[in-house]
Amino acid sequence: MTDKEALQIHINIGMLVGSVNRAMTKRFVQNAHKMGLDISLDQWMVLGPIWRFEGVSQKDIAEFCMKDKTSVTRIINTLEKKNLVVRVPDQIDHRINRIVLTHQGKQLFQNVLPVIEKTREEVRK
Amino acid sequence: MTDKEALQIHINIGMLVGSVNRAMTKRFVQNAHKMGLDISLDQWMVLGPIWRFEGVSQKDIAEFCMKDKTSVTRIINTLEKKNLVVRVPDQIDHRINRIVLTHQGKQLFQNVLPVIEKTREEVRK
DNA sequence: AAATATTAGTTGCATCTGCAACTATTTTGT
DNA sequence: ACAAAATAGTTGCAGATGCAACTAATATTT
Repeated sequence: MTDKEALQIHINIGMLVGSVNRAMTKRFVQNAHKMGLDISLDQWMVLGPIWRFEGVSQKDIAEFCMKDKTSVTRIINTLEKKNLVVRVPDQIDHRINRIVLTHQGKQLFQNVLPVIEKTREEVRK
Repeated sequence: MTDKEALQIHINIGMLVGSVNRAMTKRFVQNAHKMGLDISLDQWMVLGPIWRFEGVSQKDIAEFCMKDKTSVTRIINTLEKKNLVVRVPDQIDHRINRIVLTHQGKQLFQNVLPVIEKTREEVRK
């Protein structure tokens, strides 16, 4: 019985957290899409620290977003493909990439803000 | 300012939920791996209803796990590859697959229970 | 009974995830 | 100064995700 209860509780926590996560992501992408914006929630989350800390390193982005550095690498790949950010190698420490928003990136950022607001409203329910 | 606050809050909710989710998943897989068990949290979550409702349909699994039917299809693919479950076509309604645990699947299930318990303990902190 | 709608499941596509192994570049320890 | 350790980032691999489009089978409508 104890085992079954444990299972029950664990499954519930896992499922709840997972499905809340999926629901939020889904809703955000849908809202963004309605506004004609092509961006995922994870791409957005990475954009956040780049906006606030111009020239932030990938490592710091990973820390800020609580993501794996691998994920950050790849999300920045796609952001770069979309011409939203650029990698600028640090002049002093050649291991570091400084990530900078392009003009397009800054524009997109502004456009997404209302979507965030809308999604937040919806999530509160 | 309002926009910035909204952003802040949204990012925090998204990041929190996302990172809790990732942390739990990670921890579970690590614990399972330590016990020599090769299973992911999502595979486990799908196994749950199959254990409880022998011959459950994929649709019902999806509902129970709050996952997309697409995800369920694919997770069951991998579970079948691992010989943990089998798809048995329903004799009456030929659209439905009845999913059944193999002997191996039942054994794995029993072995994973303590991992669940352990992970649950750790998550509570 | 025939046409239409619904349902269960699958597949292609693009995205995200962690891990382990790898390169290249500092930093540290002796 | 030089070897060893730490750090930043990338890549290959396997697994998950949602969406849209698709097949096959059952249920409904007319």
